[in-house]
Amino acid sequence: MTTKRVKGTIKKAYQDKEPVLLAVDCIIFGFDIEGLKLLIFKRHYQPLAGEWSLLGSFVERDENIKDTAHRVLKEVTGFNKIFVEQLHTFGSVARDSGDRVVSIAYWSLIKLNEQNTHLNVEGYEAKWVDFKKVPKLVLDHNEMVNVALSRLRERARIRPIGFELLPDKFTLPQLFNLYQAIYQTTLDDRNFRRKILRSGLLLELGEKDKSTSKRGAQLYKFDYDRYEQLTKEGYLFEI
Amino acid sequence: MTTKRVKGTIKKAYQDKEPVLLAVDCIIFGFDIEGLKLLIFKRHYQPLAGEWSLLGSFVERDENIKDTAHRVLKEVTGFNKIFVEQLHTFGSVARDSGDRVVSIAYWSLIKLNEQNTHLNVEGYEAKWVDFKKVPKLVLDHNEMVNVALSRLRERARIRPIGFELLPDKFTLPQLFNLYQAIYQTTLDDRNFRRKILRSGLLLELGEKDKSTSKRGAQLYKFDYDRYEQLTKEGYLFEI
DNA sequence: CCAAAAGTGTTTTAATTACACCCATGA
DNA sequence: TCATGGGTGTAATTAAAACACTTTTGG
Repeated sequence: MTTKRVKGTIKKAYQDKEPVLLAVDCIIFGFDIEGLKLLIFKRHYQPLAGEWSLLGSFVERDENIKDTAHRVLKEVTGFNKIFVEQLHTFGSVARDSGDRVVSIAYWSLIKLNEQNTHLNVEGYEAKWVDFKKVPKLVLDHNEMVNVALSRLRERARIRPIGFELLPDKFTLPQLFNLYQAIYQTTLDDRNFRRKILRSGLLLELGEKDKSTSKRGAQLYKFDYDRYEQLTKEGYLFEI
Repeated sequence: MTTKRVKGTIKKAYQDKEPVLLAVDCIIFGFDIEGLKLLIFKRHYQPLAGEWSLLGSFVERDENIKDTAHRVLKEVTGFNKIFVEQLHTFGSVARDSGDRVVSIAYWSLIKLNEQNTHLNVEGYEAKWVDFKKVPKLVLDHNEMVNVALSRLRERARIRPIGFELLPDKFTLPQLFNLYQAIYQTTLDDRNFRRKILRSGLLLELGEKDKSTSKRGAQLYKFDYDRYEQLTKEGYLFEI
């Protein structure tokens, strides 16, 4: 016990042992007309090759952990302007079958209907799956997904994060469907509209999206600047 | 880039390099008559010996990271029945001056007025400091404290964790003062009482605490069972 | 008897809920 | 012209906010 107590005194001994390995795994959500989805990958290396998995990588010695996540995400999504947030670090001794690997999970939201739908999945076998029907994944990856889903729900309630899953220009029916999908519930559309518009965070664009109806639905974009401003003033978004 | 892509292909190379070290640091909050406080420690090992710091330890190879946190906390607090939650993992390359150390921060709430006020601080030089006047700590520990404080505020709003900072038996004025301290604001005591009592989560004990007034204040305890029950039914605590 | 802290009610205002029909348009 | 999805208003209920005095009791 006393040998463990203090960092300094045990470092040498610690380094001589087989080290704890450090990895990053990414939970990637997307949303389209069919609903909320998760991006999963077929592992093509041992152990557990051929099974479905989240995408991850080891953390390099000279790499910020945040950069590991961005590296992994950039490689598949091609881009950049996506929402990424650290989720939780998973570190049970038994979580990986072989080595001791501690994994820092990051969750990410990508705008599926954007041009970046063209995922750079060469070299990977990847697929989007309905978030309600995620297959068995390797190790504790299903648990990671569950934690990410809770976090998404928690965050979406108090932060305007839904917009990260929609194209830059979106319609109220899209946003409405997104919230219904996230919370797996039905909402009253009149009340939803009133509440979201009251926040003053949507800019009406004066354009219409006619892809889903003859009449067309008003397009909006999220006013990030105003949100920044309001947040500074102590405003709390809540839906 | 391609060499980094897949865990399997790089593992051997990865292990030959100097490893990334993994540590746990704990942010410990307490609350007493004087207000909300943070427990800090004087480092008695190099580097940075003599400076104020959070308490931490390296993660042992055969130890769950959660257990590392509990080990650290148990050693100082003597006990057990304390609130501990993972906060965030800090992993900038430059965060530690010497080795590459990634640190998983845990935050904790302890019931100061309990008998466990008798912290087992032999061997440590420790002190409670006002959370508004935290001195310069080593490395990125001040940032950790700030993140923990945000988390405390976020959590206290939507989960009944205030109780984790109070003795098992507490009075409404105590709880009221705690919330005022956490949010650094003044609240209306009538509205606060009504709201907290309406939740039905406080059990009136029929005893009075006369330590702060002649009249004495009604003692309550938090009804954990009822909270469990309500939570299952979809109840959301909010203060 | 009085200082000091504990405790209590009401009114006003704002938000939430529940609910059903008209609008615009392309095929 | 009609089927389809987009859009709108109001009343009832409930929660939030604002506000000041009375109670208890040990010293």
